[in-house]
Amino acid sequence: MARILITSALPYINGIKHLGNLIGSQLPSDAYARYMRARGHEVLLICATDEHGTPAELAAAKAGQPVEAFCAEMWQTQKTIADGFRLSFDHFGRSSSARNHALTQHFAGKLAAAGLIAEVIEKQVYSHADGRYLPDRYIEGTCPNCGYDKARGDQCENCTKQLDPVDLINPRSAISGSTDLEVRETKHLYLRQSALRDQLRAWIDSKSDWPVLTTSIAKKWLDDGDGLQDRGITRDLDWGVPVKRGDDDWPGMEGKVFYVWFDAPIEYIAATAEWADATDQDDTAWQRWWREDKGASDVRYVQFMAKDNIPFHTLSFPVTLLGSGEPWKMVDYIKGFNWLNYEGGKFSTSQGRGIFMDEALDILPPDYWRWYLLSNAPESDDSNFTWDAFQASINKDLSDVLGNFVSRVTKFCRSKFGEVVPQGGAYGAAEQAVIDEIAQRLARYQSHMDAIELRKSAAELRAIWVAGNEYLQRAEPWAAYKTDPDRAAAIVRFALNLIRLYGVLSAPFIPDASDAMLSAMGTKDARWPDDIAQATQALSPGEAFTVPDNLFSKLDSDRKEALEARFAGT
RNA sequence: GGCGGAGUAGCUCAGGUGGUUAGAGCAGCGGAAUCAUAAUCCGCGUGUCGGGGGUUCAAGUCCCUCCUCCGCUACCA
Repeated sequence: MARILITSALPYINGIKHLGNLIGSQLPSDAYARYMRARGHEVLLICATDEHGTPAELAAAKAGQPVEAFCAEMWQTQKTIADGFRLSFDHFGRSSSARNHALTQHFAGKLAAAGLIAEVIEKQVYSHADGRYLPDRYIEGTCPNCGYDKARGDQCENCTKQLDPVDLINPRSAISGSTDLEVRETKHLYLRQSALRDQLRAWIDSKSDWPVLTTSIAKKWLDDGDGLQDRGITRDLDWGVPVKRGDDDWPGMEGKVFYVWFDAPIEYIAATAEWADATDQDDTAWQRWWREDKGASDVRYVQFMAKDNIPFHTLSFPVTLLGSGEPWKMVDYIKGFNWLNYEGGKFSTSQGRGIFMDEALDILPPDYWRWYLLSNAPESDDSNFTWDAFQASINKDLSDVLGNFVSRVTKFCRSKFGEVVPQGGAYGAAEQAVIDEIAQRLARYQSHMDAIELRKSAAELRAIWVAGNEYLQRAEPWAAYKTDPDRAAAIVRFALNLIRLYGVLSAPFIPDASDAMLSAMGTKDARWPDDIAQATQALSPGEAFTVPDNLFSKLDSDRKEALEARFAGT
């Protein structure tokens, strides 16, 4: 048994996430965690909301709420939705927690003591009307290069030239439109990432099993231009972790907070501490997952994230951990995802384009979304959500192949033998052939899941379902029943056992349907099979089962078209 | 501009270190079966492997070049 620590990238707090965010980290992390738990490993799956930063404050202002209340409410909303998708987080924390405040300040203190933090006085744009400093992207003006009048302070979208806010002609606040801006000097802390460049490179070079997507992004940042740049880790904001070194105040940094990207990954650790608190355990419970000097040296740590998060997880966060000088557990494997597009374009909150997580659950139960998204996960490239593909996938794979298999077997049995596992007859060559095939496919399913290859895993799982229908078609219990009822009994008994087996194997992808299959078969035996022949005898003759309601209903074309129109956006 | 990813059957995608007639699912066509959610099963695939050039006995697979799409580019997170 291994110990596996899994973290999902933290969903940002400013609103309800769309399906692209879901498949980018949370959902795959759950499928992987469910699989590893089923294989008997000790798993800890951690996620949390990422609550700090300017967009959170703006979202709260827009909602007319104090930022603290807004975040508390949105955390609850996201938590409820995560539960709705059956995301099996051991803890869903908050980056604004007391644990994260303390831990973030602890890291800052250690980094300062190690000489890895520099105080820098820099110029920032302050907006009087908004009462806040403006990040570069929140300043708009006319591009000095091409004359585009909606250029942002960091870059002109029209000519793609990199800009500095002070370059803009007629700069204004993107929030209020105010031109009452002032350049002020303000002091900030910089994390001296450059000092750890060689150490980081050695660490990344040691990760020979990482996908190129991950290592190439990391190396690019290490080597591009002048190499890895130091990074500001504080901001002039109200909402965040106050700047302190450990428990001590930081003279000159009063009223400032740590930058969201400094404290957010630390929340992976803090959320584990929150988990220990919530489950009445002491500090040793979380430290054994995170401190190599306190039991974490045998932990395998896997992170899930979309590709835009990779630099922070391969560089900034490792600098925080390495620079502390303390033996923190570092990530062993990063699973990165590309983007999910919607009908050929981007999901857009502002244009109401695409499907958000709460809306999805109003339309169909979680298994439908889980299956489609996981079996079409954007692993090798950006992928595309289309209603046509969604409809085809869930109707064919879930209703016709799996759902109908369960239906035909249980209903046939009920009509011929009653709602008990029939006795009589014996398994023969036909059954052995299915056992052999499933054993082979299961080995492939497992190796794909071990490698976190979700699309390939889903394809193999589906093939295991198909094997059941192929078997029935060959064995023809309806014909056998007329001439040799014992033979028909053995076939049905075997098929009922396949339903139980499917319940076990399908759980990482479609947990609700898996529960329904197991419960219909009247069993709680969800042990992962290490011997398929044995697994097809788990249900004994004479045991009662029930005919479940259809596992999945179909999405008909009228409804599909209505949904298509509803989410097309403006 | 720089860096990275992608371009393979109508659609979605597989195709370690180059090697039998390029594969799967969906869709389509034909058939079988009738237990089942008209659900299943069997059979049927010549597609310039983005274009061009090169290396090689042999390239989707290596090299060069061009085209198209996408992402990142460090103060959005």
